[in-house]
Amino acid sequence: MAEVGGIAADRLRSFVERVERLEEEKAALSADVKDVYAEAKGSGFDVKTIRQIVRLRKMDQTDRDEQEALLDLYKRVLDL
Amino acid sequence: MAEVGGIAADRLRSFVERVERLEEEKAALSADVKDVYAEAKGSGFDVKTIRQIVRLRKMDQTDRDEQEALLDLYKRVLDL
Amino acid sequence: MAEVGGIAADRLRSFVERVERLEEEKAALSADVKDVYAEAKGSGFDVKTIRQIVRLRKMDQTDRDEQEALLDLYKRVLDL
Amino acid sequence: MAEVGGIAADRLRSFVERVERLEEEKAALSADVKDVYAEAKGSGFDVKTIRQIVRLRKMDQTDRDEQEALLDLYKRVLDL
DNA sequence: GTGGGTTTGTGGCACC
DNA sequence: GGTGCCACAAACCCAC
Repeated sequence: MAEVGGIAADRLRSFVERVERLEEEKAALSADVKDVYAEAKGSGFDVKTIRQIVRLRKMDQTDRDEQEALLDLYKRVLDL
Repeated sequence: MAEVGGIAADRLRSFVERVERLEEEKAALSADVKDVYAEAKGSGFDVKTIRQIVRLRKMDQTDRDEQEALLDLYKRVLDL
Repeated sequence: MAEVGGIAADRLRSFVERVERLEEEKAALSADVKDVYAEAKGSGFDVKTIRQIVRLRKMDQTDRDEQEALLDLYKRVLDL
Repeated sequence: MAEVGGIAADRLRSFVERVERLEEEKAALSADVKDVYAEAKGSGFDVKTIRQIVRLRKMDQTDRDEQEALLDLYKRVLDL
């Protein structure tokens, strides 16, 4: 990166800005999520509970996958 | 939420699914960010340092200076 | 913290060193864990599988607690 | 691990429990660290900065200098 | 202002 | 030996 004002600098700046752009979009989506929760709250629902529901629904998938992997390992260990 | 099988339940389900959809999009963007860093690394840049840069640019100039001043102070106190 | 060479400096140094001491102990325990896994491996067990077991046994407790909390919340929502 | 109900199973259980015990001790030490930081905060110190100090002291002087030099370079490239 | 939760960053580990 | 992955730990944010 000898050319501070040249090509490498442009590339570096490009990478930084691409990341920043993506992070902004993520932040916008996070704001959207927040809005949905606010709307749910305004409709009389308990936000905390909904968060738990979302977490559980996501976790269930993860657990299922892990369980399956573990089961496969056990099967092989036991020559089943 | 007296009507478990009725209107309220539908609304609740709607909120949950909207959140899940948004979270999926966020996950996709996180993957994109990861890709950008991988590309930067492949171009010879140091990923860890770029992360620091992004973090610094997100900070207010004032905060950045304050953090730095505080760190310098503690360093002097400890002869670091 | 006007007295760089005085009381405040001593306190700061004390805090830093207490943390460092605790972190060292943690590192020692991490090394012990590593040793146990090495011994298990030497006994013919699959380390990765044992890690999964430990994770599952820990996660089960967490899930159980969350499930219970969620159930309580549902009960209240439904006036049961 | 042919003898699921026998010797091998006992050994496996032993390994799992030893790891769990060690992880518990680690968790206790983590709690102690947290307490120290809380006490430091109560004495008027900035916790975040102390964490930085601890991190810096853990680093090799050479690595510390390299990180700093790299960050400075990137900063200059980006006119930060 | 404090605590809990979520998310991000970093380090270790396995695989290639 | 390098790279991708995963789990732990730290930082940030919100709610109370």
